Parts: sequence; structure tokens; C-alpha cells
Amino acid sequence: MKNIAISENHLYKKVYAKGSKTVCKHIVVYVLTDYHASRLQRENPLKKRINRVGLTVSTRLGKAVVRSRVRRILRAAYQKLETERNIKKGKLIVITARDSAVNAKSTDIYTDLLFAAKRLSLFDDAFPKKTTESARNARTENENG
RNA sequence: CCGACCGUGCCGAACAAUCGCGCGAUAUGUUGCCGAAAGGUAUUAUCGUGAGGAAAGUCCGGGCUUCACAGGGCAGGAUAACGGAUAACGUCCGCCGGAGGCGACUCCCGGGAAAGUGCAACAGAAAUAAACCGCCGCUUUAUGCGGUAAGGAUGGAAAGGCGAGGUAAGAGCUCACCGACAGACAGGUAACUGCCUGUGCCAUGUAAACCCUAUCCGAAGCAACACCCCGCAGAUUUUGGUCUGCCCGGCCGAGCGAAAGCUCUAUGCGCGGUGGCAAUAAGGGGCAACCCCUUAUGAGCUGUUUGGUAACAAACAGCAAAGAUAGAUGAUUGUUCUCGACAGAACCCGGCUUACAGGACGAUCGGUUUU
RNA sequence: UGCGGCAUCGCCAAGCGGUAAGGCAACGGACUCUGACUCCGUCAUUACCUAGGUUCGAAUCCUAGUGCCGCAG
Repeated sequence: MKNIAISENHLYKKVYAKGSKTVCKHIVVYVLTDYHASRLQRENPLKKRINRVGLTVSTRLGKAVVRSRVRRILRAAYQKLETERNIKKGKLIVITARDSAVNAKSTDIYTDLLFAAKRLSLFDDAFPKKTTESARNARTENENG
């Protein structure tokens, strides 16, 4: 399944200003509940709730080749997270690359994302083992698309 | 063999497994969506295909598009030996001149300073104009007058260079050689070269200062440009339309729920914030070509032959395939080697410039050794 | 992506090819019981983004690069 990316600047501004933030080794993750999730769900042909994801890679990290490589790695890591774990849907997620992300592998980013998801309580209902302890911290939700 | 030098229609790690992305084709599309239906479409599956030599810088030239445009001139800009190539160019090829190298070869913003104007600090007697010292002559013997550019000193630049004659001392004043300029002849399409004759040679540099000469140039750029859609409320009204308003994770309100919370709300408020996603929302075209055939188009690509020293041209044959739109080429694991540089298409071409690990091929030069 | 502009001392800045003004700040001194204001001096040999070139001579002219900024229905 494909994601609709965040394309508008005001959404990024909103997420930076109002969203909750977690800083990891290679990335910074901002999360905000999507107000338009239900509308998007109606428009979506499959009638699924989805997350809108924005990736931010600044010019500071390098030239175009380096930046597009980082973007691909971030995308791959997020995709892995979404397929392997059960993630809350209907959120605005912005992932910003830090300097060290240039030399990171997608598995490193994946561990970072797991950490961030735990901190931001993104996991949907109890997943087999690991997430049980995180479920203690997070408030359980029963919300299906 | 060693050391150089030049060039390229050259290459720019490879393989396997699992997962994943864009585009195209085919199938699927009953169960999702639109539709009265026909049908279309989401989806899914299979197959094919998917960054560069510089994709970069945006420095030139063109195509394409819109706007402007009777014609001419001025202003402004670009180029600069000569001949060719090209759609065009500031590019390329050949050649001339100059500079460098033993050589292969490399480098040169290489028109005009005798059309005119400007500038040339400091130093120096003097900077386009000459007498400070010196040398020589004369006399009224002194801060005198005249001659003189050979010597000194300054400078980036000081009146072609050097030798001999000549002279009071000197001076192209005279002569030889070299240089410069002009003319004739020969060669070359030409720049120019060679050779002969003549002219004592009225004059520095700077045109990447203004300028002059010759040639060329309308402007803006795919966020160009055209096409579809173009809402709701209020006011006005000739019913075509026109004008105004539309922001917000603030508050208030409504619905669901046991609660946490979730959902809805332009047309309520105006305490507060803000001048915002282009008031809002949403597209497809421009946009990417060689196939079954036909026609047309594209400065298209590859190969062969012919012509040309070459750039290149002509003829013939062959050729599916990057085309995104917050932006596709990837991720993980393993193996191998030479251990991987610079670097990511964004309307499309021709160049230039800049960056770059390593390798391949071809031509040439110098040295050494052997035959 | 396309188009355009700028770079001078710690900051703001002027600059007709001839040896880089000025102001603020800083430092030292004077004035004052002390501080501020004011006055004097220093900030001077590397303050002209970098590298080549033209020129006798370049902050200025030319070429290439670097960094920063702006604009686009």
C-alpha cells in the first residue's frame, strides 16, 4: 500500500509547531494526529486509514546524490516499520534526517524508528512480545479503519 | 624496456537471494468505486524497461512557446589574423603569425595606437616633451651664450641595434649587416612567406580605457504557454454577469460513547494570533517517437560506403523501451575482485567550463638494448 | 527548476586603474570622588571571497570557481 506524502509547507509548519517530537541517534520524528484522515479515508479507493509521511533532508547533509540516498533509506525504514509492526493510522509523521544519517544503514534507522514509535506510543494494540511493555506506557486504543 | 606526449562516437565493480518503487504492454476487474447500460477505473498478476560522462555550473548557440513588430536610424550588447564546417555558436577543423620545448607537441581576448580623446602615480632635468650632470666652441670669465642625445642617472617605457667612417664635440650626418616601412616579382583561395629594389626611419605603452572598422543580435522563458474545472454565502442586476467575503489544532456549539476520547462544524464569536497553501479545490496537455502497414515530422541514434587533409557532407541499411511531479533507479544479507572517484534526468538538442579512483584502445616522440 | 543580485577591519559602510575614507565597537589615556557624556591616541602593514589573466601597476577591468540572498500565475 502506498502512502500519501505531505506536500504542503503549512502542514510541515503545523507538525513542527504542535506535534510531539522525539530525537534519536540519526533522525528526529514529529507526530501529529491528522485532522483530515477521515476525509482521505473516504477518498481512498480502498477505504483504509493511512498515515501521511513527510521526509526532510536539508542541504546541509550533502549534495543531491547524498540527499536522495538518505531519503531512500528513510523511506525503506518506514516501509519496513509499517509492514512488520502494527502502527496507528491517521497520523501526520515528519521524519527529519540528522547529520549522522548520511552514513547510516536502513536497519539503523529502523531501530531508531522503533524507539521513536515506542516513545510516541504509535503502536496499535498489543503486538506479541516486545510491545507489551510499551503498551504499559502507552494508552491502549481500539480504533480501526 | 624506460620516460614522455596527444587523442577517443571507449569503460565508470560484478553476481545471487528476499523485500520494495516509477513507467509501458497484456490479463484481471464477480466481492471496491462511477454509470440506466455500454463501458471506464481502483486493485492484483505476469512480462518488459528504468540516470551521467559530466545528468553539475547555467557560460554561449539553437529548437519550441507567448508578447511586440511597416521600414530605417540612434542607443545598448556580443565577436575579432585568414580560409572552411555547421541549424547556429564565443564551438569545431585546417592554416598563418608569435611564445615555449631536444622532440612528439603545447599555449595565445591574436583587428586598428599613422582618425580622434583620455590616462601613465612615484622616480627622473625631461613622459611625448627634452639640456640636470657631462662633452665641445665662443666670450664680457659667470648662476653667461650657443652646439650636442655618444656617456651617466630615473623609470615599465628616454628618439631602432651594432660596428666603421666622420666631427670642435656629436648626431642615419654617411656606409655595411640586422630590424622597420613602402613597392615590384614568385608561391598560396587567403592570412602570409620568399626574394629584389627603395626609404634614414617624425617616434612609448594602454583599446580585458572611451573609441574606430567589419559581422551579428526584438524581449522573455516550460513556474513559458495554452486547455478543462472554477465552489458557497451576501449584495446588486439589463438573468449575461459584476462586486464583496472565505485564514486558524483559539473559544463556543452539535453528534457518538460508560469513560478516555473520536467525529462534525465556510455562511456563529471576534478575546487572541496571523497576512498565511496562489481566496479555495482539482486535473490532464506541453512531455519524449523507429512497431503490422502507410504518410509526415524530428539539425534523432548506430553501422557501412563514397567525397574531403580535417571539421563534416551525401547515399544505403538498421533502430520499441528513463519520463517523475514533494519528485521513481532502492533496502537487507551473502560472495568475488582491481576494494569502487566525481556525482542524480526535470521541455529538448549542439558546444564550452568545472569535478573525477582506476582502467581500455590507438597514434607519436626521446633514450637504451637486441637483430 | 528557471532567472537575477551581492561579497571591503568584530559590525555598518565610501571608493574615476596610482598604494583603502568615515562611523560604531574594542583598547589606552585625560576630565570626575566614581560612572556616563566629552576630548586625545591606538586599532598599521594580511580589512578588498578564492584562483588565474590584461596592465608598468588591479579592491576596481576580463575569465573561472566558492559562499550568501532575492524573485517566479
